[in-house]
Amino acid sequence: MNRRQSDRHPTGTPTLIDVAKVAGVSPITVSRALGRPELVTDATRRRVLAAVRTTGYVPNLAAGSLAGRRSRLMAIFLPTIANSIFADTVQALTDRLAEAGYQTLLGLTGYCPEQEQALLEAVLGRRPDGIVLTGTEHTQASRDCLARVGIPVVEAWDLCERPLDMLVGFSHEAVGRAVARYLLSKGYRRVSVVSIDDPRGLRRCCSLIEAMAEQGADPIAMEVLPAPATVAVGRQGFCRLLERNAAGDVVVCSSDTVAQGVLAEAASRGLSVPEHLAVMGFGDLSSAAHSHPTLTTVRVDGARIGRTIAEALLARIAEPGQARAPLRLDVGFELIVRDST
Amino acid sequence: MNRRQSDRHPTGTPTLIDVAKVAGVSPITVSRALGRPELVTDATRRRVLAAVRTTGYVPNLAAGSLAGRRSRLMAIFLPTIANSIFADTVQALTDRLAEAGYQTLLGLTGYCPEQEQALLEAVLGRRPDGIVLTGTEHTQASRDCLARVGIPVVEAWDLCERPLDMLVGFSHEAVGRAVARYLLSKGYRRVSVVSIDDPRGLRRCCSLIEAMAEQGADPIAMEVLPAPATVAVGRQGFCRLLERNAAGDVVVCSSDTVAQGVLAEAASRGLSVPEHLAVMGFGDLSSAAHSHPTLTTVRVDGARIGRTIAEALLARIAEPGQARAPLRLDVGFELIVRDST
DNA sequence: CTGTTAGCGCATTCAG
DNA sequence: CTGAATGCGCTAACAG
Repeated sequence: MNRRQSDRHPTGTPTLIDVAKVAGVSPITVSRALGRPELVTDATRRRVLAAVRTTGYVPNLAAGSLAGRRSRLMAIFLPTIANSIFADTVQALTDRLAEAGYQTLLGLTGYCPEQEQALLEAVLGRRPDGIVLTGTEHTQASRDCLARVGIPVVEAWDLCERPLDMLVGFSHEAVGRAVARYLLSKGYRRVSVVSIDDPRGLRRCCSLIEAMAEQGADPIAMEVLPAPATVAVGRQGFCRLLERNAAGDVVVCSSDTVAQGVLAEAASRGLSVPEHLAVMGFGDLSSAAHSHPTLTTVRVDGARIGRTIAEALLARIAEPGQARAPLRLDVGFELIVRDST
Repeated sequence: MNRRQSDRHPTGTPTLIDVAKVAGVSPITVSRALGRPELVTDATRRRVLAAVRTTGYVPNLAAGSLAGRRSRLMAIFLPTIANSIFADTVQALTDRLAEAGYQTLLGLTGYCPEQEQALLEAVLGRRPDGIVLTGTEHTQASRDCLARVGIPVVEAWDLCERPLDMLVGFSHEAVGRAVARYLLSKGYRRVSVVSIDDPRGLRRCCSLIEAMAEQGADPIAMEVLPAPATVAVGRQGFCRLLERNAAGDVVVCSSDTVAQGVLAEAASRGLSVPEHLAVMGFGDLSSAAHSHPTLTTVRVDGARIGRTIAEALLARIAEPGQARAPLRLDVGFELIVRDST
């Protein structure tokens, strides 16, 4: 007895077949009316849509993934969502993908390549049509995995020589150097750093330190605290710098959220910014510190990164040509100076 | 010619059958060795695992969803991820779910029930095993949809009389009243509010205003700005209050991030907190303002909410009994007083 | 403990 | 423009 579930449980989740019966057409016509309306008469499409409504049919995307070749699923891996500087990127990205009929599988990697790898192996079972990774630091197993499956991959928020596939970001070394150049031009020579333990943040800092050293500035005191970036991290890092008597003329922070903490602590100690002490941040538009009158910061256009990633992925998926056009986009950054000097 | 893809494309993605051939067992044994190891001999399991390794097999979860009854997918809907007060909740939730073999489908609703509904209809096609919604405000269509599919639903970060299914949150009205009680006890009578346009934030504020009015306090000035909550919102809202000369003795903010903006603006204008002006916030542990020495705030244990949700979902899925045990948990909140008075 | 059989719900061939 | 056949890769049910 080859009885379908829909026969057995008339009250169960309706399938294409149920809709087809109600509409008086074949199942495939229903499929087409829904997925490629241009291949179907207006009249039949309307009948199908009516049947969909009366049955309460919701297409089973797992079946669709299996039969077709697309899952309409996009995986996005972030280090964390806490006070994330990726907020604008993710919002823009998911908005565009949702618009294109894609759903978003979220993975939180905790700044840890091994965790990323574990997540990746799990998520690839879902056969996503593309994947967005934060950063360019991955285990060899992850690289092999991604090379094997051959889906479009975007590495975001960083730049590197040999990307896995596509790359949309900016140079964290360039950020560090730009900050150094700015600080030197302003006459700051005693610089300190508060950073979370995040590879990109640390690279910005190292690059800053290196550039300052080259110009003969004083050695830079650095406080590194565990992720995620919170205001508390900024406060605590700044306190430690003060205890060491090492805060200098300017505190450079790994993110705007951390900078907020430094500003708060400074205010509570009666240190005025930027007169007694300057503070620098880093982040995107919706990030904590923008529009702060006394905080100079490096702004990244996160939303643009998100939109760019979405378009790159969708374009790659649309074209049948498997040739990986090596998109490698440096979106750059912008120094936003906000002090009275 | 019933040739399987794995026959046609020896280089294509390996399937269960490929693994079975290599291991010298039947496909179902591979399936069991991977999914329910306890049903299989140690020896055969090892052979299967070795074969998995050599083939590079990754189970196709779409096929699994279709054949089995579980998708191992959980949908999580948030208003936004920008400066989210849900960060701790999401982190704890996804951590626990990942541990249990679940993957997370992310939906961003933008505080909009209609957008939530559209997302819901799309996501239900993926047949998630459960779904987590933020808040209790949903369209009737969403409610009907969820009632029909019958999967476990958790509404988070709020309380209401008739939840869809399970509920883990706290009363925003109670928060408003607690803040009112505290402010009155401290002798504040001239209160102002800066809030984003978020249903729960507004309910906290309304409840505060009502409670203050009952006690004969002055009318409360309110500035409501569009979501998402940013530091800029706090600055701008506070500026407007000052322009109206309506900031009073204490500014109550819809979130810690907003409070940060108020604090920053106050500092830049030389207003000392809490002497000239007190500021109140709201948020979870990792939120912007905690550990601020001069900010009194309402703390919510977001991580606990996340863990509770995860356990509730997993328990409901584990038990075959479809009876919806109406979990309705008030996790409460905590007033953290940080001022010198 | 292992294998056999029979679909899960849909989309891609091909025909008409 | 519509329909019929077929199988995507896997697991549930039953046998052995």
